Amino acid sequence: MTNLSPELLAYWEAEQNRLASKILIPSAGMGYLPDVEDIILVLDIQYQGNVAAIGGVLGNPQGEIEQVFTAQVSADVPYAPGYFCFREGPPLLKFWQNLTKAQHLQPNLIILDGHGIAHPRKFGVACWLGLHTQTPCLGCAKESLLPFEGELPDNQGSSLAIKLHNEVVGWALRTQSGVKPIFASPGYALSLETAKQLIFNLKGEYRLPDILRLADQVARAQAKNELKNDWIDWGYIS
DNA sequence: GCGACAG
DNA sequence: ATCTTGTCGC
Repeated sequence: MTNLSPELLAYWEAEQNRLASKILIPSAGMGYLPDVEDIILVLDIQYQGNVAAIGGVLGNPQGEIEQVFTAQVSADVPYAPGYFCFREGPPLLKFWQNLTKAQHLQPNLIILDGHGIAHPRKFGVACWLGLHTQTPCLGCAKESLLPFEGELPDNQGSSLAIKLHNEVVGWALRTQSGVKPIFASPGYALSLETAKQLIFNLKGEYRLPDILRLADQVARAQAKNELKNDWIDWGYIS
């Protein structure tokens, strides 16, 4: 990976701190609460050089799949741990704009690969996208960025709080017995409790809920030009 | 000083 | 995330 200048990292850090102050995470029972009628959008990206191959899956709050979209967007910004939002945010926002404007769709909640406030400066990519779309957004990652203490029981449905400066900012969640946990945190307009409940309510038999796995598969297929017929492909969008 | 570090 | 072969197991 290209070494990023200390000046850029300092700027990004200041940006995250500035934007983080605009994020208000609601308390339990407040903010976004799932309704059976709601539309959930799950997003994932695979990279092929400087092109982002995006999979977007629409479903309901139980994680049942309804429709699949995919596209390619240019990705100019390099990745740096802790600054993921500046790389992955803009391509996702482009995808969102296409979905909402061109397709006239308005999902009630976004779920994406990465963190929300479970981040050193409480500003993961789920915060970035939630702010820019003004839509409730939940981050769900396969690795934690913050260290956490305590033991997560092996049984399905157990959870362990992830804390930053003694404040709960996310969860390690055991989605299946005997498999590694996944890590969920709210990014925008939903509570920690709702974030946890949403993930546990998503249908699936594997470590990752089905709808998240599908978003991953679609992005992968887009990157390799192996799309399925019932997926709606926008091709390259700018 | 060195390594680790969401995707 | 990506570069990559075979291999073990259901």
